[in-house]
Amino acid sequence: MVLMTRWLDPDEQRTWRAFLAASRALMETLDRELQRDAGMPHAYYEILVRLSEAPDRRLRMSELADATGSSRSRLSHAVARLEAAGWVRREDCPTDRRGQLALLTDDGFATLAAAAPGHVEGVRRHLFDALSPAQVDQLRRISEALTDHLTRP
Amino acid sequence: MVLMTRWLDPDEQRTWRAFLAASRALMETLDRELQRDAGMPHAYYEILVRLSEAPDRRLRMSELADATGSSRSRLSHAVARLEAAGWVRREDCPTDRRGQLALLTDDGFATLAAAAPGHVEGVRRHLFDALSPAQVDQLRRISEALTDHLTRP
DNA sequence: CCGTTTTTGTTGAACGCTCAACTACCTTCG
DNA sequence: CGAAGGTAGTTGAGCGTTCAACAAAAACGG
Repeated sequence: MVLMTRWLDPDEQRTWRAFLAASRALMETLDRELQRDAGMPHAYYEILVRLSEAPDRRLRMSELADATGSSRSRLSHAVARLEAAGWVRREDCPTDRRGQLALLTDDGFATLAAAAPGHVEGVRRHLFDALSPAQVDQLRRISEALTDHLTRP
Repeated sequence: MVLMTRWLDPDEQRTWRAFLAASRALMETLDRELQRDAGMPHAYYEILVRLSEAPDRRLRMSELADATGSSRSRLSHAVARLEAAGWVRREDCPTDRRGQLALLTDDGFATLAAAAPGHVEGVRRHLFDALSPAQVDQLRRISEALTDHLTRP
């Protein structure tokens, strides 16, 4: 059986390309700023943020992977680098002998605290300053609908 | 002089994280599908699309870089790989001896034509099917505002 | 229980991207 | 004209990600 492709009409085409360009440009800008000002990519910054919010600043690798939306492999490599930088340490999990805990060191916390204001300012300048309050609300609903739809069909 | 950080309020925090998660998940899903079905990452697919739309299926490297929102270096590496795959060829630019034209080969066009239906279907399923028509419109406006703001201050 | 399956996390290779350095050519202007 | 500066594109090194393969431990199921 042949399924006809449901092609994009001009409006959809325009929306898709605009979204592509905008999200790519935004992420690249923030990534570059973070790399320049804090010496780490945005993905690593996010790992530090999640650890800083966790009880005792530590999380199971798998929980950290879920929280940051990253694969286990990716997280493993990333934590290895963060560990080499002295920002994160690994510990054995006491309840599951397969498990590893990643924990944020004081150095890591200090680095994060130093990087946060600049990064937050970047997010505000490049994202929120461009949108009306109504658009911010719309963007939240759209994003939540997308995530919902992507993780639940 | 000390500038106070304009921190994100809880609503903004939620919006930012939702946007991050959604756009990352969407791009990773489409990237994986394209890699699986067509053997190329989304960035390469986009290059082929832009070339296919250009007059004579050829574009200057710099125009192609602008059209795909990529750095010159990135495009150079990418075209090198696409050339090795036989999907793109390079030609000297007749009017500027520094210039190079990238042109889509018949093989490249055929590969693109084979990949397009599946990819478009993915975009529809993962993006448009999750949103109401009003939200599609909102997303377009938001994206255009973002791009505008990012490229013009 | 004990074999099977699942879960957890790591590893190495291949790949794509970034960044800085570089060549070659074009443009501008004294 | 000719020097200075700008533009086009490439290159190689280093980094981060993916993918598949793997080891170890837990959970399951007869």
